Amino acid sequence: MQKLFIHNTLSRKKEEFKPLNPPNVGLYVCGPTVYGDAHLGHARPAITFDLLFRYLKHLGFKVRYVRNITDVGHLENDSDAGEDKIAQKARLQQLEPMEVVQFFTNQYHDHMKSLNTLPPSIEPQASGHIIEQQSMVRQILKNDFAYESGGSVYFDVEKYNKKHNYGILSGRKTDELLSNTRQLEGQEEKKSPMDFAIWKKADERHIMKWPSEWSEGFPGWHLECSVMSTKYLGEKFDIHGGGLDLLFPHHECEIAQSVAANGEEAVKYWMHNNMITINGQKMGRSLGNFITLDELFAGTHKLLEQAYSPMTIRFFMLQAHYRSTLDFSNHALQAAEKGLERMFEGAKTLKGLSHSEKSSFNITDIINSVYEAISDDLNSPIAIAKLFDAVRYINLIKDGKESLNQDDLNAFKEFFPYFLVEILGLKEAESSSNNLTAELIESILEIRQEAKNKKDFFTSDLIRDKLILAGVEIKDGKDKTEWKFKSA
RNA sequence: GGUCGGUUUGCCGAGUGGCUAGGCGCUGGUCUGCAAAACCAGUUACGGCGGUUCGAAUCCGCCACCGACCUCCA
Repeated sequence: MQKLFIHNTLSRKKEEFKPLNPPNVGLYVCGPTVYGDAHLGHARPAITFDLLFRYLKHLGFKVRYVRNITDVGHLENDSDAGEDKIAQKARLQQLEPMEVVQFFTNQYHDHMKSLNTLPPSIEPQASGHIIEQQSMVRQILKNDFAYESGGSVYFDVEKYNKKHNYGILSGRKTDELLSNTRQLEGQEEKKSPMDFAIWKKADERHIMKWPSEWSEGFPGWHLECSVMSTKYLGEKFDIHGGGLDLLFPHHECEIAQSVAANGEEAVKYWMHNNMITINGQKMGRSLGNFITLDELFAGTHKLLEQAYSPMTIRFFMLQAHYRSTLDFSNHALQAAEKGLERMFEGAKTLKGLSHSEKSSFNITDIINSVYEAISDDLNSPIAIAKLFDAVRYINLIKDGKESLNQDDLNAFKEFFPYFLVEILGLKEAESSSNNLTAELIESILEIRQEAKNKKDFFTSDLIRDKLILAGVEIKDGKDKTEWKFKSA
């Protein structure tokens, strides 16, 4: 089996991936907070970890992929005294909180499907795990790493740091954190500004709240991931992924909570995808510079020169390494669109190739280089570059300038679409055409051919112009005329 | 201010000591009634200044600029 190396944020190095309980692999990824439209930034972790999920399965692992839906616990303001984000939005729109949750969850699912990401094995909701979260609060209290104050329960970072290492993931030091912490309102209840809520008392305006021995309230944001990952993957599991912006404080707090409750770190490999930038700046909800996936697919945002298909978006992301920032621009997206088309054309051409007596180049080397790339910390840009090399060979074989024997060609024909579709998750959009449309176009093209045969180029050009206006692209080949719908 | 990361050819984006990344664009060519498309070929860059080395985009030092996190954020 090909060895897989992944970059572990904990060690800041590439490490060989060795599952705790082979052949099973536990993968947890921080999912969306469902209170607003999903934007381009949300697509990145989804695609990054979809690639990981697909590749792990390809390697023969039995993967349980858990991705949560955050539907409670996010706070609107700086301090933990803020209002639950979902509750506030609900009040503004006169909707039930769970109605908002359902709406954006459905929308997220639709988008993820169009990006061709596989659904996770389990998609737990935070609101469905209040009991478990309360139980973890009790456990942390019992182990004396938290304290109750004014109906809320706070994690005692200083006390924790005396026995363990708060900052093990992010590289932060508690004294630095202290000197840099802003003075915020509503912090009086905490012993230290570093402390974070694991249970928060709700004020009377708060809609989403649950009873507990401490107060009517709701669990702290960081708690849900600790609880749900433990519940479905065990106290120790293989991979935890998420956006780089969650590294601190979210993931640091998760580690602290797990250690405080269970005595040991839960995660073996931490993986973080980098940000999408726009004009060199992070795309983020709070910065207001984000482009939603709806806008992208429809081309409606003012920065967009055209619509971009979900597959273009996926390919665009895969052409950059997941740990690098990726800058959005129309130019880059258009380049991705054309490149992807070239890739699909290559796949189509490959299908129709026939073999020769002997091979003029080594296809096994190319295939191996693709797998080597993807095994090296999911280096999809290198893998794609190798696939483009393969496309060049496909076209050269078609032109009779290179050749493959039967075995080699069969291996090529098996490998190429498999890797493209099953591993990279790139598939051509289903054509909107049906048989009737296709037959009609074929008929029209036959008439055009008749005109061409009679050298009636006025008529043949007229037909071509009309078809182009209708969105049908004409490609006159040597023997026959090919056509396709112009990509939207 | 602290911590971490980045600066690659027209654009996007890989690459960690010697050997063409790749895509888009551009230029040339093939095919074609023309066009379009497609295909083939060409397109050698690594922020600045020093250092290490036979040899550096790649290692070290300094400087400049950009960004992320430190507060909700994928």
